[in-house]
Amino acid sequence: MARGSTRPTSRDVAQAAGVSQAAVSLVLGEKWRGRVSEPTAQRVREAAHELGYRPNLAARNLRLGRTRTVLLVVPALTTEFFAEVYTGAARIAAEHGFGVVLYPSPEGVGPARDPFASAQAALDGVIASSMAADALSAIRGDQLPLVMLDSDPDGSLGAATVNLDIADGIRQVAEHLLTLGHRRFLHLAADVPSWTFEVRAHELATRLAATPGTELRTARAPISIEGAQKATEAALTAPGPRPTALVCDDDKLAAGAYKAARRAGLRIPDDLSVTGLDDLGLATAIDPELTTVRLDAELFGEHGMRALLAVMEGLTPDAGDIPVNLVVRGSTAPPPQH
Amino acid sequence: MARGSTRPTSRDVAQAAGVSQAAVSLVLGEKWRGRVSEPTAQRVREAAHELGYRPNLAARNLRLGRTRTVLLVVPALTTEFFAEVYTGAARIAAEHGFGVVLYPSPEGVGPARDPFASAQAALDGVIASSMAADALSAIRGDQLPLVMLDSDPDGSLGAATVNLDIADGIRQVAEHLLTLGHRRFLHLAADVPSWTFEVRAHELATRLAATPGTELRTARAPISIEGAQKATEAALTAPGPRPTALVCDDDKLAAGAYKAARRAGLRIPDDLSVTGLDDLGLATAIDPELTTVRLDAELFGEHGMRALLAVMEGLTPDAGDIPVNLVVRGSTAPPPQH
DNA sequence: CCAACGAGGTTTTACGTATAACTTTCTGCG
DNA sequence: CGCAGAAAGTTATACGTAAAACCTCGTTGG
Repeated sequence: MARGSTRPTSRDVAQAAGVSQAAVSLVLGEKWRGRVSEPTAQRVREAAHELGYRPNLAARNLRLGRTRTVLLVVPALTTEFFAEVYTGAARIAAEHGFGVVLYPSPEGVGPARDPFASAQAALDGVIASSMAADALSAIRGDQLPLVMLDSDPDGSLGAATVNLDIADGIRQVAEHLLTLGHRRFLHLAADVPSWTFEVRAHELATRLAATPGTELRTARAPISIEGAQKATEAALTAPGPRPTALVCDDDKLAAGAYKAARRAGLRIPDDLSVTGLDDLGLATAIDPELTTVRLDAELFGEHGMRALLAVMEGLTPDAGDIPVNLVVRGSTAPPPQH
Repeated sequence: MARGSTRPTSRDVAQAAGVSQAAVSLVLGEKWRGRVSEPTAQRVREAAHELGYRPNLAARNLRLGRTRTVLLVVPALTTEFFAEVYTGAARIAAEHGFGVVLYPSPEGVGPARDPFASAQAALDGVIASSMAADALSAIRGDQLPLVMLDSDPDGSLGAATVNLDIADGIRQVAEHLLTLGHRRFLHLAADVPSWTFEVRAHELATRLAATPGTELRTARAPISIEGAQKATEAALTAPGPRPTALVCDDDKLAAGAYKAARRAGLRIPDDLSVTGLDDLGLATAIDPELTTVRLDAELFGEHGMRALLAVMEGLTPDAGDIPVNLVVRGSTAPPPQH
């Protein structure tokens, strides 16, 4: 790697093509209709290609005062969910000439490092998952265009929000299980302080309350297979009649519940119906395949990016929750006849 | 925020503190030992905090000619493996004042978009997984410091490489299964043209060839649960004596194999032993828990970043593969007595 | 007593780009 | 013929920062 050869600049290209630097900028910026003749433009392009010229992004960003780069703040990437959100957001961004930089907030619970210190790139806007709440304080400081994913519309200080219709998903789960005949429910709740999980608990409770004769208990667990297994084991061995349906806040919790059920000698779905939420790859890896609510993470990311583009242009993004739908597989069945 | 919507610059801070812009730069750059008095420095810091000053990264990058930002090119983030690689790399990077930008190459097989178009940030270096090979051509163009992950040392054009000792992992798997008494093997190979997968096949073949009376067949599948399931079903119903041990190129393939085995009425591990490679969360979600080779993805990322730091300083990173180790769980047992 | 020095700053410049403002030449037309 | 205006450029400037070069004192050692 020759340190003697520094990267060519637009001035080098200009010299090679025998024109001024401004001409190079005009040609390469595709803004030369009637400013530069075609032969000259051709010479410039050839010289640029010859030298392997790449514009200096730092200089361009400085000049233009914007970077066409957006930050996506997500909780730790322990599932593919946010990877898919990224994919969707990046696709839409690319269509508009933007790049997306990913900032997974650190796994630990401590206060997040400053996302902007990590993403050394200057930024034009931010999309933040409400689950990365610990990183929020740093974001608030900058008055960048901001879109929140799955955040309490009232609690996000007027920032635009894009939400999955989780409430409807839970409603579909409840409906499905009630129709099968279940009446004793256990809610395996994610032990994460986030609005999107509160919605699950609230919606399940209100839906079940509308049907007489139902019973709802709740167990809390961190979002991990081991945590879910322990919490479920404890809940299943609690006194009183055993629940027949286990509603989990997400698929990972359901996977832990499977192990607890197996250890307790319960068969799924014959003795216990289980549902998840997310429809990760995990859902079809376990046996029986999990009845769960499919969240279209890519679409979620697309909507988030579109909303941010709107905000950056000073518009108000159109609201409207993203629909979700129940996928019935083998983990739910009518309750055992007592 | 009082006046216009423009962000405060170091000049604004200077004016507020009653000093020159240069003084601000000196104080905030922590390079003022004996250049600025403590009281003045204090005034500057207060003014900066008061105004909510944040240095313009684009300007700084332009001035310094470097960005302290590094690109991590990975295949699609469909498992948590590369998320952990990122975590490790980002930790080491942060310790050295660097940021890491993630570039997941698009899922499709088509030619990758230019990573540098996506990561609008200018870059000081690149860490690239060899599994994102389609993005490589674009990288070659720039003569940036480059470190390859899991790449053929001979085939990477002299770029530094950091490798997991996959060969040793496969050796441990073979040893384990041979010790249990297995002789008829099926290798479920990832249908991905990558050196790191070739190593698996080669090492397994040579190790088994060293033991007389062994038999090795191979099935190929894309890295997905469904793909693995189909390939395994086909292989298990092939004529001839059924294999008793199934060595999978990674955990996801093993999960698919589980389903195929179940559908074929085979119990794991009694009728069929199965091994994986990666030790993803998936490995302990399925039943029985998977005997697999644990790859320390975070450590992998750390080594990659350390190597890149060395390359960027003009040094030659110390080679040496990263050790891996077999984790024996419930999916392997002695072969069925015929 | 004065030169040298260092503390504590300030002035100036360069990084590479995009673009506004300007210049020159040529063409068409009244 | 004279001049408007377009075509095809060029010159000059600003973006915000870091740091080299410079300046001005008060102190001090010889």
